[in-house]
Amino acid sequence: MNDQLRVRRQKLEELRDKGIEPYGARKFDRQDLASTLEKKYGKDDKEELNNDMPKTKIAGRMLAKRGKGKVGFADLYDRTGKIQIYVRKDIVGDDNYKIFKKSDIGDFLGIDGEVMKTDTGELTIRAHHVTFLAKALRPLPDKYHGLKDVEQIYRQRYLDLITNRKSYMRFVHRTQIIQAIRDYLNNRHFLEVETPVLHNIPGGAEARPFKTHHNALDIDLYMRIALELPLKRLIVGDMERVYEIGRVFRNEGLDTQHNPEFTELESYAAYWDFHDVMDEAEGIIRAAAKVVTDDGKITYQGTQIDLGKPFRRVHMVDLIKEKTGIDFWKPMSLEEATKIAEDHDIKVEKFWKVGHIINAFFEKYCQDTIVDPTFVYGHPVEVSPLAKKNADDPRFTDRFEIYIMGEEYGNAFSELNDPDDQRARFEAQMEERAAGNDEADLIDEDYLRAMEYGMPPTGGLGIGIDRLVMLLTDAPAIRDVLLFPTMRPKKVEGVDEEVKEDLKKKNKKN
RNA sequence: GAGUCGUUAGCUCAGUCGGUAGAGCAUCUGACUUUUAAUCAGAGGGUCGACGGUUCAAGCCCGUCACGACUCACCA
Repeated sequence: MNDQLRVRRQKLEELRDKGIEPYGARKFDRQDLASTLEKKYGKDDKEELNNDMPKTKIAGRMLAKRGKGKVGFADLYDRTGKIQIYVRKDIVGDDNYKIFKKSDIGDFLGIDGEVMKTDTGELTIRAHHVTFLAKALRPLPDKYHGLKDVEQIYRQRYLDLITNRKSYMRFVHRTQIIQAIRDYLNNRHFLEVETPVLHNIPGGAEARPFKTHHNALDIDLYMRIALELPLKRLIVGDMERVYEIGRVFRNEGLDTQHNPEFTELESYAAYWDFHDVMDEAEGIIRAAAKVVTDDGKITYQGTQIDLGKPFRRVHMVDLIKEKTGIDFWKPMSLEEATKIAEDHDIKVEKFWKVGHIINAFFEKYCQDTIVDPTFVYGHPVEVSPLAKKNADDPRFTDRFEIYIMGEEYGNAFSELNDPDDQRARFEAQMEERAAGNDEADLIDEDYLRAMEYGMPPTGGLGIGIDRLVMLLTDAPAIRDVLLFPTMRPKKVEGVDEEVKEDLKKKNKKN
Protein backbone atom coordinates (compact mmCIF):
# COMPACT_ATOMS: atom_id res chain seq x y z
CA MET A 1 0.00 0.00 0.00
CA ASN A 2 1.48 3.33 -0.97
CA ASP A 3 1.52 6.49 1.10
CA GLN A 4 -1.48 8.04 -0.64
CA LEU A 5 -3.76 5.07 0.00
CA ARG A 6 -2.61 4.97 3.60
CA VAL A 7 -3.25 8.68 4.13
CA ARG A 8 -6.73 8.45 2.68
CA ARG A 9 -7.63 5.57 4.96
CA GLN A 10 -6.35 7.59 7.89
CA LYS A 11 -8.59 10.46 6.87
CA LEU A 12 -11.48 8.02 6.64
CA GLU A 13 -10.91 7.13 10.29
CA GLU A 14 -10.53 10.78 11.31
CA LEU A 15 -13.93 11.50 9.82
CA ARG A 16 -15.44 8.63 11.78
CA ASP A 17 -13.76 9.92 14.95
CA LYS A 18 -15.52 13.24 14.34
CA GLY A 19 -18.83 11.42 14.02
CA ILE A 20 -19.03 11.66 10.25
CA GLU A 21 -19.62 8.35 8.52
CA PRO A 22 -17.71 8.67 5.20
CA TYR A 23 -20.25 6.51 3.38
CA GLY A 24 -23.20 7.28 5.61
CA ALA A 25 -24.90 9.92 3.48
CA ARG A 26 -28.14 8.63 1.97
CA LYS A 27 -29.11 11.55 -0.17
CA PHE A 28 -28.45 15.21 -0.68
CA ASP A 29 -31.15 17.66 -1.60
CA ARG A 30 -29.39 19.18 -4.59
CA GLN A 31 -31.05 22.28 -5.99
CA ASP A 32 -28.81 23.26 -8.90
CA LEU A 33 -26.50 21.77 -11.48
CA ALA A 34 -23.59 23.52 -13.15
CA SER A 35 -25.81 24.02 -16.19
CA THR A 36 -28.80 25.47 -14.29
CA LEU A 37 -26.54 27.85 -12.38
CA GLU A 38 -25.01 29.07 -15.62
CA LYS A 39 -28.45 29.48 -17.13
CA LYS A 40 -29.88 31.35 -14.15
CA TYR A 41 -26.93 33.51 -13.13
CA GLY A 42 -24.26 33.28 -15.84
CA LYS A 43 -25.05 36.67 -17.32
CA ASP A 44 -25.89 38.47 -14.08
CA ASP A 45 -23.96 41.56 -13.10
CA LYS A 46 -21.37 40.76 -10.45
CA GLU A 47 -22.34 43.53 -8.02
CA GLU A 48 -26.07 42.79 -8.22
CA LEU A 49 -25.56 39.07 -7.83
CA ASN A 50 -23.25 39.50 -4.84
CA ASN A 51 -25.87 41.76 -3.19
CA ASP A 52 -28.75 39.38 -3.88
CA MET A 53 -26.87 36.31 -2.67
CA PRO A 54 -29.37 33.70 -3.95
CA LYS A 55 -29.18 30.45 -1.98
CA THR A 56 -28.61 27.03 -3.49
CA LYS A 57 -27.40 23.51 -2.76
CA ILE A 58 -25.04 21.73 -5.10
CA ALA A 59 -23.14 18.46 -5.06
CA GLY A 60 -20.39 16.77 -6.98
CA ARG A 61 -16.98 15.20 -7.08
CA MET A 62 -14.12 17.51 -6.14
CA LEU A 63 -11.50 17.44 -8.90
CA ALA A 64 -9.37 20.42 -7.99
CA LYS A 65 -8.59 22.32 -4.84
CA ARG A 66 -6.75 25.58 -4.33
CA GLY A 67 -6.06 26.28 -0.68
CA LYS A 68 -5.18 29.67 0.70
CA GLY A 69 -4.90 29.58 4.46
CA LYS A 70 -8.25 30.34 6.04
CA VAL A 71 -10.03 30.26 2.69
CA GLY A 72 -10.12 27.76 -0.14
CA PHE A 73 -11.43 27.25 -3.63
CA ALA A 74 -12.35 23.94 -5.22
CA ASP A 75 -13.93 22.69 -8.43
CA LEU A 76 -16.84 20.28 -8.06
CA TYR A 77 -18.08 18.46 -11.14
CA ASP A 78 -21.60 17.22 -11.71
CA ARG A 79 -22.95 15.58 -14.85
CA THR A 80 -23.30 18.95 -16.56
CA GLY A 81 -19.90 20.40 -15.75
CA LYS A 82 -17.81 22.36 -13.30
CA ILE A 83 -18.92 24.44 -10.33
CA GLN A 84 -16.37 26.45 -8.39
CA ILE A 85 -16.90 26.63 -4.65
CA TYR A 86 -15.46 29.13 -2.21
CA VAL A 87 -15.09 28.04 1.40
CA ARG A 88 -14.21 30.50 4.17
CA LYS A 89 -13.25 29.42 7.65
CA ASP A 90 -15.07 32.38 9.20
CA ILE A 91 -18.34 31.38 7.45
CA VAL A 92 -18.44 27.58 7.77
CA GLY A 93 -16.72 27.43 11.18
CA ASP A 94 -13.53 25.72 12.35
CA ASP A 95 -14.75 22.10 12.36
CA ASN A 96 -16.50 22.32 9.02
CA TYR A 97 -13.50 24.06 7.46
CA LYS A 98 -11.26 21.27 8.65
CA ILE A 99 -13.45 18.73 6.88
CA PHE A 100 -13.02 20.71 3.67
CA LYS A 101 -9.27 21.05 4.20
CA LYS A 102 -8.90 17.33 4.85
CA SER A 103 -11.01 16.20 1.93
CA ASP A 104 -9.11 14.77 -1.02
CA ILE A 105 -9.42 15.19 -4.73
CA GLY A 106 -11.99 12.61 -5.76
CA ASP A 107 -14.21 12.98 -2.69
CA PHE A 108 -17.90 13.83 -3.05
CA LEU A 109 -19.10 16.98 -1.32
CA GLY A 110 -22.44 18.71 -0.96
CA ILE A 111 -22.47 22.48 -0.54
CA ASP A 112 -25.10 24.70 1.04
CA GLY A 113 -24.33 28.21 0.01
CA GLU A 114 -25.05 31.21 -2.08
CA VAL A 115 -24.31 32.14 -5.65
CA MET A 116 -21.68 34.81 -6.20
CA LYS A 117 -19.12 35.96 -8.73
CA THR A 118 -15.42 36.30 -8.01
CA ASP A 119 -13.17 39.17 -9.02
CA THR A 120 -12.47 37.40 -12.29
CA GLY A 121 -16.21 37.06 -12.90
CA GLU A 122 -16.46 33.32 -12.36
CA LEU A 123 -19.74 32.01 -11.06
CA THR A 124 -19.01 30.50 -7.66
CA ILE A 125 -20.87 29.02 -4.70
CA ARG A 126 -19.82 30.53 -1.36
CA ALA A 127 -20.29 27.74 1.16
CA HIS A 128 -22.27 28.08 4.37
CA HIS A 129 -21.80 24.45 5.10
CA VAL A 130 -19.87 21.57 3.56
CA THR A 131 -21.51 18.14 3.76
CA PHE A 132 -19.20 15.19 3.31
CA LEU A 133 -20.93 12.70 0.97
CA ALA A 134 -18.44 9.97 0.04
CA LYS A 135 -14.71 9.26 0.31
CA ALA A 136 -12.36 8.34 -2.53
CA LEU A 137 -9.71 5.98 -1.18
CA ARG A 138 -7.63 5.92 -4.34
CA PRO A 139 -5.95 8.97 -5.85
CA LEU A 140 -7.21 10.08 -9.26
CA PRO A 141 -5.04 10.54 -12.35
CA ASP A 142 -3.21 13.81 -12.92
CA LYS A 143 -5.77 16.61 -13.25
CA TYR A 144 -3.81 18.51 -15.88
CA HIS A 145 -2.89 15.73 -18.29
CA GLY A 146 -5.84 13.48 -17.50
CA LEU A 147 -5.56 9.73 -17.87
CA LYS A 148 -3.36 8.96 -20.88
CA ASP A 149 -2.58 5.25 -20.55
CA VAL A 150 -4.85 3.78 -23.25
CA GLU A 151 -4.97 0.42 -21.57
CA GLN A 152 -6.25 1.97 -18.34
CA ILE A 153 -8.67 4.17 -20.29
CA TYR A 154 -10.33 1.06 -21.74
CA ARG A 155 -10.11 -1.19 -18.69
CA GLN A 156 -11.06 1.46 -16.12
CA ARG A 157 -13.39 3.61 -18.17
CA TYR A 158 -14.69 5.33 -15.02
CA LEU A 159 -11.27 6.98 -14.59
CA ASP A 160 -11.37 8.18 -18.19
CA LEU A 161 -14.87 9.57 -17.64
CA ILE A 162 -13.84 11.36 -14.45
CA THR A 163 -10.72 12.98 -15.84
CA ASN A 164 -11.29 13.38 -19.58
CA ARG A 165 -14.32 15.57 -20.20
CA LYS A 166 -13.91 15.13 -23.95
CA SER A 167 -14.35 11.41 -23.64
CA TYR A 168 -17.28 11.92 -21.25
CA MET A 169 -19.00 14.15 -23.81
CA ARG A 170 -18.36 11.65 -26.57
CA PHE A 171 -20.44 9.07 -24.74
CA VAL A 172 -23.15 11.62 -24.07
CA HIS A 173 -23.19 12.29 -27.80
CA ARG A 174 -23.34 8.60 -28.56
CA THR A 175 -26.55 8.30 -26.57
CA GLN A 176 -27.98 11.44 -28.18
CA ILE A 177 -27.13 10.18 -31.66
CA ILE A 178 -28.96 6.92 -31.04
CA GLN A 179 -31.88 8.90 -29.62
CA ALA A 180 -31.95 11.09 -32.74
CA ILE A 181 -32.07 7.99 -34.94
CA ARG A 182 -34.93 6.56 -32.89
CA ASP A 183 -36.82 9.83 -33.18
CA TYR A 184 -36.28 9.89 -36.93
CA LEU A 185 -37.64 6.39 -37.41
CA ASN A 186 -40.44 6.69 -34.86
CA ASN A 187 -41.64 9.85 -36.61
CA ARG A 188 -41.89 7.83 -39.81
CA HIS A 189 -44.04 5.18 -38.14
CA PHE A 190 -41.38 2.54 -37.74
CA LEU A 191 -41.98 0.21 -34.81
CA GLU A 192 -38.98 -0.53 -32.62
CA VAL A 193 -38.85 -4.24 -31.80
CA GLU A 194 -36.58 -6.67 -29.98
CA THR A 195 -35.62 -9.99 -31.52
CA PRO A 196 -33.57 -12.84 -30.03
CA VAL A 197 -29.85 -12.57 -29.50
CA LEU A 198 -29.56 -16.37 -29.29
CA HIS A 199 -30.05 -17.96 -32.68
CA ASN A 200 -30.35 -21.57 -33.79
CA ILE A 201 -28.87 -20.67 -37.15
CA PRO A 202 -26.63 -17.62 -37.38
CA GLY A 203 -27.70 -15.78 -40.53
CA GLY A 204 -28.17 -12.47 -42.27
CA ALA A 205 -24.50 -11.73 -42.74
CA GLU A 206 -21.26 -13.39 -43.66
CA ALA A 207 -19.34 -13.81 -40.43
CA ARG A 208 -18.12 -16.39 -37.96
CA PRO A 209 -20.43 -16.58 -34.94
CA PHE A 210 -19.90 -17.15 -31.23
CA LYS A 211 -21.23 -20.51 -30.12
CA THR A 212 -22.85 -21.16 -26.78
CA HIS A 213 -24.92 -23.86 -25.12
CA HIS A 214 -28.29 -23.99 -23.42
CA ASN A 215 -28.29 -26.54 -20.61
CA ALA A 216 -31.99 -27.24 -20.06
CA LEU A 217 -32.73 -27.68 -23.76
CA ASP A 218 -29.30 -29.28 -24.31
CA ILE A 219 -28.81 -27.47 -27.61
CA ASP A 220 -26.05 -25.35 -29.06
CA LEU A 221 -27.01 -21.77 -29.80
CA TYR A 222 -25.25 -18.97 -31.65
CA MET A 223 -25.00 -15.29 -30.77
CA ARG A 224 -26.61 -13.32 -33.57
CA ILE A 225 -24.36 -11.93 -36.31
CA ALA A 226 -27.13 -9.73 -37.75
CA LEU A 227 -30.69 -8.64 -37.05
CA GLU A 228 -31.89 -9.25 -40.59
CA LEU A 229 -33.79 -12.52 -40.70
CA PRO A 230 -36.00 -12.11 -37.60
CA LEU A 231 -36.92 -8.59 -38.68
CA LYS A 232 -37.93 -9.73 -42.15
CA ARG A 233 -40.11 -12.41 -40.55
CA LEU A 234 -41.92 -9.47 -38.94
CA ILE A 235 -42.40 -7.93 -42.38
CA VAL A 236 -44.00 -11.25 -43.36
CA GLY A 237 -46.07 -10.75 -40.20
CA ASP A 238 -47.48 -7.55 -41.74
CA MET A 239 -45.79 -5.14 -39.34
CA GLU A 240 -44.73 -3.15 -42.43
CA ARG A 241 -42.15 -0.88 -40.76
CA VAL A 242 -39.85 -2.24 -38.09
CA TYR A 243 -36.40 -1.50 -36.75
CA GLU A 244 -34.07 -2.71 -34.08
CA ILE A 245 -30.98 -1.14 -32.57
CA GLY A 246 -29.08 -3.95 -30.97
CA ARG A 247 -25.86 -5.71 -30.25
CA VAL A 248 -24.53 -8.25 -32.72
CA PHE A 249 -21.52 -10.51 -32.22
CA ARG A 250 -18.89 -11.61 -34.70
CA ASN A 251 -16.10 -13.93 -33.77
CA GLU A 252 -13.37 -12.19 -35.70
CA GLY A 253 -10.28 -10.09 -35.25
CA LEU A 254 -10.36 -6.79 -33.43
CA ASP A 255 -8.69 -3.56 -34.46
CA THR A 256 -9.45 0.15 -34.67
CA GLN A 257 -12.58 -0.55 -36.74
CA HIS A 258 -13.78 -3.83 -35.24
CA ASN A 259 -14.95 -5.04 -31.84
CA PRO A 260 -16.37 -8.55 -31.30
CA GLU A 261 -19.66 -7.04 -30.15
CA PHE A 262 -21.03 -3.93 -31.78
CA THR A 263 -24.28 -2.09 -32.23
CA GLU A 264 -26.23 -2.24 -35.42
CA LEU A 265 -29.36 -0.54 -36.65
CA GLU A 266 -31.51 -2.44 -39.09
CA SER A 267 -34.77 -1.13 -40.49
CA TYR A 268 -37.26 -2.64 -42.92
CA ALA A 269 -40.09 -0.86 -44.71
CA ALA A 270 -42.72 -2.57 -46.85
CA TYR A 271 -43.41 -1.09 -50.28
CA TRP A 272 -40.07 0.69 -50.38
CA ASP A 273 -37.22 -0.06 -52.78
CA PHE A 274 -33.54 0.65 -52.35
CA HIS A 275 -33.90 4.17 -53.74
CA ASP A 276 -36.32 4.99 -50.94
CA VAL A 277 -33.84 3.45 -48.53
CA MET A 278 -31.08 5.76 -49.83
CA ASP A 279 -33.31 8.71 -48.88
CA GLU A 280 -33.94 7.09 -45.50
CA ALA A 281 -30.23 6.51 -44.89
CA GLU A 282 -29.37 10.11 -45.77
CA GLY A 283 -32.13 11.26 -43.44
CA ILE A 284 -30.88 9.10 -40.58
CA ILE A 285 -27.26 10.20 -40.97
CA ARG A 286 -28.27 13.86 -41.15
CA ALA A 287 -30.53 13.54 -38.13
CA ALA A 288 -27.67 11.92 -36.21
CA ALA A 289 -25.20 14.58 -37.35
CA LYS A 290 -27.46 17.31 -35.95
CA VAL A 291 -26.37 16.22 -32.50
CA VAL A 292 -22.85 17.50 -33.15
CA THR A 293 -23.18 20.02 -35.99
CA ASP A 294 -25.71 22.60 -37.14
CA ASP A 295 -24.70 22.80 -40.80
CA GLY A 296 -23.86 19.14 -41.47
CA LYS A 297 -20.14 19.86 -41.81
CA ILE A 298 -17.84 17.73 -39.69
CA THR A 299 -14.12 17.08 -39.43
CA TYR A 300 -12.98 13.49 -39.14
CA GLN A 301 -9.32 13.01 -38.28
CA GLY A 302 -8.44 16.22 -40.08
CA THR A 303 -10.60 15.74 -43.17
CA GLN A 304 -13.62 17.97 -43.80
CA ILE A 305 -16.81 16.13 -44.67
CA ASP A 306 -20.13 17.67 -45.63
CA LEU A 307 -23.01 15.43 -44.60
CA GLY A 308 -25.48 18.16 -45.50
CA LYS A 309 -25.26 17.97 -49.27
CA PRO A 310 -26.84 15.11 -51.26
CA PHE A 311 -24.77 11.92 -51.24
CA ARG A 312 -23.29 10.77 -54.52
CA ARG A 313 -25.05 7.71 -56.03
CA VAL A 314 -22.87 5.59 -58.30
CA HIS A 315 -23.09 2.08 -59.70
CA MET A 316 -20.27 -0.20 -58.58
CA VAL A 317 -19.42 -1.14 -62.18
CA ASP A 318 -19.32 2.52 -63.26
CA LEU A 319 -17.06 3.37 -60.34
CA ILE A 320 -14.66 0.53 -61.20
CA LYS A 321 -14.61 1.81 -64.79
CA GLU A 322 -13.93 5.33 -63.52
CA LYS A 323 -11.02 4.23 -61.35
CA THR A 324 -9.45 1.44 -63.42
CA GLY A 325 -10.84 1.71 -66.94
CA ILE A 326 -12.09 -1.88 -66.75
CA ASP A 327 -15.66 -2.38 -68.00
CA PHE A 328 -17.49 -5.14 -66.17
CA TRP A 329 -20.74 -4.27 -67.95
CA LYS A 330 -19.38 -6.37 -70.80
CA PRO A 331 -20.51 -10.01 -70.49
CA MET A 332 -17.53 -12.01 -69.28
CA SER A 333 -16.65 -15.62 -68.58
CA LEU A 334 -15.07 -16.60 -65.26
CA GLU A 335 -11.83 -17.36 -67.16
CA GLU A 336 -11.72 -13.87 -68.67
CA ALA A 337 -12.52 -12.20 -65.35
CA THR A 338 -9.92 -14.31 -63.52
CA LYS A 339 -7.29 -13.30 -66.08
CA ILE A 340 -8.08 -9.60 -65.58
CA ALA A 341 -8.02 -10.04 -61.80
CA GLU A 342 -4.64 -11.76 -61.83
CA ASP A 343 -3.28 -9.00 -64.09
CA HIS A 344 -4.44 -6.53 -61.44
CA ASP A 345 -2.86 -8.20 -58.46
CA ILE A 346 -6.09 -9.69 -57.10
CA LYS A 347 -5.94 -13.17 -55.60
CA VAL A 348 -8.90 -15.24 -56.81
CA GLU A 349 -10.31 -17.69 -54.27
CA LYS A 350 -11.43 -21.15 -55.38
CA PHE A 351 -15.13 -20.50 -54.77
CA TRP A 352 -15.18 -17.16 -56.61
CA LYS A 353 -17.45 -16.36 -59.54
CA VAL A 354 -17.34 -13.24 -61.75
CA GLY A 355 -19.34 -11.28 -59.16
CA HIS A 356 -16.76 -11.92 -56.44
CA ILE A 357 -14.07 -10.56 -58.75
CA ILE A 358 -16.07 -7.41 -59.49
CA ASN A 359 -16.56 -6.90 -55.76
CA ALA A 360 -12.83 -7.43 -55.16
CA PHE A 361 -12.02 -4.77 -57.79
CA PHE A 362 -14.28 -2.35 -55.98
CA GLU A 363 -12.68 -3.07 -52.62
CA LYS A 364 -9.11 -2.91 -53.88
CA TYR A 365 -9.28 -0.01 -56.32
CA CYS A 366 -12.32 2.09 -55.40
CA GLN A 367 -13.25 1.90 -51.73
CA ASP A 368 -10.26 3.82 -50.37
CA THR A 369 -10.66 6.59 -52.96
CA ILE A 370 -14.12 7.55 -51.73
CA VAL A 371 -14.08 10.58 -49.43
CA ASP A 372 -17.46 12.32 -49.61
CA PRO A 373 -20.58 10.37 -48.59
CA THR A 374 -21.37 7.99 -51.42
CA PHE A 375 -23.96 5.32 -52.14
CA VAL A 376 -22.30 2.58 -54.17
CA TYR A 377 -25.05 0.40 -55.63
CA GLY A 378 -25.57 -2.59 -57.86
CA HIS A 379 -23.51 -5.24 -56.06
CA PRO A 380 -23.05 -8.55 -57.89
CA VAL A 381 -25.65 -11.19 -57.04
CA GLU A 382 -22.98 -13.67 -55.87
CA VAL A 383 -22.03 -11.48 -52.90
CA SER A 384 -25.60 -10.44 -52.09
CA PRO A 385 -27.57 -13.55 -51.14
CA LEU A 386 -30.47 -11.65 -49.54
CA ALA A 387 -30.92 -8.85 -52.10
CA LYS A 388 -33.32 -8.68 -55.00
CA LYS A 389 -31.86 -9.02 -58.48
CA ASN A 390 -31.92 -5.96 -60.70
CA ALA A 391 -34.89 -6.17 -63.08
CA ASP A 392 -32.82 -5.22 -66.14
CA ASP A 393 -29.55 -7.01 -65.40
CA PRO A 394 -29.83 -10.09 -63.16
CA ARG A 395 -26.04 -10.25 -62.71
CA PHE A 396 -26.43 -7.43 -60.21
CA THR A 397 -28.72 -6.64 -57.30
CA ASP A 398 -30.68 -3.62 -56.10
CA ARG A 399 -28.29 -3.17 -53.22
CA PHE A 400 -26.11 -0.32 -51.99
CA GLU A 401 -23.49 0.39 -49.40
CA ILE A 402 -22.71 3.76 -47.82
CA TYR A 403 -19.07 4.83 -47.92
CA ILE A 404 -17.46 7.84 -46.28
CA MET A 405 -13.69 8.32 -46.23
CA GLY A 406 -13.14 4.79 -47.47
CA GLU A 407 -15.09 3.23 -44.63
CA GLU A 408 -18.37 1.38 -44.91
CA TYR A 409 -21.22 2.78 -42.82
CA GLY A 410 -24.22 0.91 -44.08
CA ASN A 411 -25.59 -1.81 -46.27
CA ALA A 412 -29.05 -1.91 -47.80
CA PHE A 413 -31.17 -3.43 -50.50
CA SER A 414 -34.50 -4.13 -52.01
CA GLU A 415 -35.12 -7.32 -50.07
CA LEU A 416 -35.32 -10.58 -51.92
CA ASN A 417 -38.91 -11.78 -51.42
CA ASP A 418 -39.06 -14.63 -53.94
CA PRO A 419 -38.79 -17.80 -51.84
CA ASP A 420 -37.58 -19.95 -54.73
CA ASP A 421 -34.86 -17.46 -55.66
CA GLN A 422 -33.93 -17.18 -51.97
CA ARG A 423 -33.57 -20.96 -51.75
CA ALA A 424 -31.32 -20.94 -54.81
CA ARG A 425 -29.17 -18.18 -53.23
CA PHE A 426 -28.84 -20.12 -49.99
CA GLU A 427 -27.83 -23.19 -51.96
CA ALA A 428 -25.17 -21.17 -53.77
CA GLN A 429 -23.93 -20.07 -50.35
CA MET A 430 -23.78 -23.70 -49.21
CA GLU A 431 -21.68 -24.51 -52.27
CA GLU A 432 -19.31 -21.70 -51.31
CA ARG A 433 -19.14 -23.11 -47.83
CA ALA A 434 -18.28 -26.53 -49.26
CA ALA A 435 -15.64 -24.85 -51.42
CA GLY A 436 -13.98 -23.32 -48.38
CA ASN A 437 -15.81 -20.12 -47.44
CA ASP A 438 -16.60 -20.71 -43.77
CA GLU A 439 -18.44 -17.40 -43.55
CA ALA A 440 -21.04 -18.27 -46.17
CA ASP A 441 -24.68 -18.25 -45.10
CA LEU A 442 -26.42 -21.39 -43.89
CA ILE A 443 -29.85 -22.42 -45.19
CA ASP A 444 -32.54 -21.15 -42.83
CA GLU A 445 -35.56 -23.33 -43.64
CA ASP A 446 -37.90 -21.47 -41.31
CA TYR A 447 -37.02 -18.22 -43.00
CA LEU A 448 -37.80 -19.74 -46.39
CA ARG A 449 -41.10 -21.06 -45.07
CA ALA A 450 -41.98 -17.60 -43.77
CA MET A 451 -41.24 -16.13 -47.17
CA GLU A 452 -43.53 -18.67 -48.82
CA TYR A 453 -46.44 -17.15 -46.89
CA GLY A 454 -45.76 -13.98 -48.84
CA MET A 455 -43.51 -11.01 -48.16
CA PRO A 456 -44.30 -7.59 -49.62
CA PRO A 457 -41.66 -5.72 -51.61
CA THR A 458 -39.43 -4.28 -48.90
CA GLY A 459 -36.51 -1.91 -48.51
CA GLY A 460 -34.04 -2.85 -45.78
CA LEU A 461 -31.15 -0.94 -44.23
CA GLY A 462 -28.31 -1.74 -41.87
CA ILE A 463 -26.08 0.91 -40.30
CA GLY A 464 -23.10 0.35 -38.01
CA ILE A 465 -23.88 2.65 -35.11
CA ASP A 466 -20.42 2.55 -33.56
CA ARG A 467 -18.75 3.66 -36.78
CA LEU A 468 -21.29 6.41 -37.27
CA VAL A 469 -20.59 7.63 -33.74
CA MET A 470 -16.85 7.47 -34.46
CA LEU A 471 -17.34 9.61 -37.54
CA LEU A 472 -19.53 12.16 -35.78
CA THR A 473 -17.39 12.43 -32.64
CA ASP A 474 -14.04 12.34 -34.47
CA ALA A 475 -12.97 9.17 -32.65
CA PRO A 476 -9.93 7.43 -34.16
CA ALA A 477 -10.78 3.94 -32.81
CA ILE A 478 -13.98 2.00 -32.24
CA ARG A 479 -12.83 1.42 -28.66
CA ASP A 480 -13.17 5.14 -28.07
CA VAL A 481 -16.94 4.96 -28.62
CA LEU A 482 -17.47 1.74 -26.63
CA LEU A 483 -17.72 2.25 -22.89
CA PHE A 484 -16.20 -1.15 -22.19
CA PRO A 485 -14.41 -2.53 -25.25
CA THR A 486 -13.47 -6.20 -25.34
CA MET A 487 -10.07 -6.72 -23.68
CA ARG A 488 -7.98 -9.72 -22.84
CA PRO A 489 -8.36 -10.30 -19.10
CA LYS A 490 -5.59 -9.09 -16.86
CA LYS A 491 -5.00 -9.94 -13.26
CA VAL A 492 -6.65 -7.18 -11.27
CA GLU A 493 -4.53 -6.01 -8.39
CA GLY A 494 -6.21 -7.41 -5.30
CA VAL A 495 -6.83 -5.64 -2.03
CA ASP A 496 -3.38 -5.21 -0.56
CA GLU A 497 -2.36 -7.37 2.34
CA GLU A 498 -2.05 -4.37 4.64
CA VAL A 499 -5.59 -3.29 3.86
CA LYS A 500 -6.76 -6.77 4.77
CA GLU A 501 -4.84 -6.60 8.03
CA ASP A 502 -6.41 -3.24 8.84
CA LEU A 503 -9.89 -4.57 8.18
CA LYS A 504 -9.23 -7.65 10.30
CA LYS A 505 -8.14 -5.53 13.25
CA LYS A 506 -11.18 -3.33 12.92
CA ASN A 507 -13.55 -6.28 12.79
CA LYS A 508 -12.02 -7.58 16.00
CA LYS A 509 -12.58 -4.23 17.69
CA ASN A 510 -16.26 -4.14 16.78
C1' G B 1 -2.09 -14.82 -37.25
C1' A B 2 2.67 -11.64 -38.75
C1' G B 3 5.69 -7.23 -38.02
C1' U B 4 7.00 -2.67 -35.25
C1' C B 5 6.79 -0.04 -30.77
C1' G B 6 5.58 0.50 -25.58
C1' U B 7 5.32 -1.04 -20.01
C1' U B 8 10.03 3.47 -14.66
C1' A B 9 6.45 6.91 -8.03
C1' G B 10 -0.90 7.48 -7.44
C1' C B 11 -0.86 10.35 -12.59
C1' U B 12 2.16 12.58 -16.82
C1' C B 13 6.94 11.66 -18.32
C1' A B 14 12.79 11.97 -18.34
C1' G B 15 16.74 8.48 -17.51
C1' U B 16 23.41 9.97 -21.29
C1' C B 17 28.52 5.06 -22.13
C1' G B 18 26.05 -0.72 -18.16
C1' G B 19 28.33 2.07 -12.30
C1' U B 20 23.72 3.80 -5.47
C1' A B 21 16.52 6.04 -9.49
C1' G B 22 14.88 11.73 -11.56
C1' A B 23 11.23 15.96 -12.59
C1' G B 24 6.20 18.17 -12.60
C1' C B 25 1.44 17.25 -10.57
C1' A B 26 -0.53 14.47 -6.41
C1' U B 27 0.66 13.21 -0.92
C1' C B 28 2.60 14.93 4.13
C1' U B 29 4.37 19.35 7.46
C1' G B 30 4.38 24.73 7.81
C1' A B 31 2.96 29.93 5.79
C1' C B 32 -0.96 32.49 3.23
C1' U B 33 -8.97 35.47 3.71
C1' U B 34 -11.02 36.11 -4.24
C1' U B 35 -7.89 31.36 -6.20
C1' U B 36 -7.89 29.48 -11.74
C1' A B 37 -2.50 23.70 -13.52
C1' A B 38 -2.67 29.12 -6.82
C1' U B 39 2.15 30.43 -4.63
C1' C B 40 6.41 29.85 -1.14
C1' A B 41 9.58 26.62 2.24
C1' G B 42 10.62 21.66 3.68
C1' A B 43 9.69 16.14 3.72
C1' G B 44 8.21 11.23 2.36
C1' G B 45 7.11 7.97 -1.63
C1' G B 46 10.00 2.85 -6.51
C1' U B 47 9.13 -5.42 -7.18
C1' C B 48 12.01 0.12 -13.28
C1' G B 49 5.62 -5.36 -16.46
C1' A B 50 7.29 -10.87 -14.99
C1' C B 51 10.98 -14.66 -15.18
C1' G B 52 15.72 -16.20 -16.74
C1' G B 53 20.71 -15.10 -18.88
C1' U B 54 25.43 -12.18 -19.82
C1' U B 55 28.49 -9.17 -16.40
C1' C B 56 32.49 -7.50 -10.78
C1' A B 57 27.94 -4.53 -11.72
C1' A B 58 21.57 -4.41 -15.58
C1' G B 59 15.95 0.34 -15.72
C1' C B 60 19.64 0.09 -19.85
C1' C B 61 22.54 -5.69 -23.23
C1' C B 62 20.39 -10.91 -24.66
C1' G B 63 16.22 -14.60 -24.31
C1' U B 64 11.22 -16.21 -22.91
C1' C B 65 6.48 -14.75 -21.28
C1' A B 66 2.27 -11.22 -20.05
C1' C B 67 -0.59 -6.99 -21.34
C1' G B 68 -1.37 -2.93 -24.65
C1' A B 69 -0.90 0.32 -29.09
C1' C B 70 -0.07 0.82 -34.29
C1' U B 71 0.50 -1.37 -39.27
C1' C B 72 -0.73 -5.59 -42.38
C1' A B 73 -3.96 -9.89 -43.32
C1' C B 74 -9.61 -11.26 -42.33
C1' C B 75 -14.17 -8.72 -41.30
C1' A B 76 -18.68 -4.30 -40.57
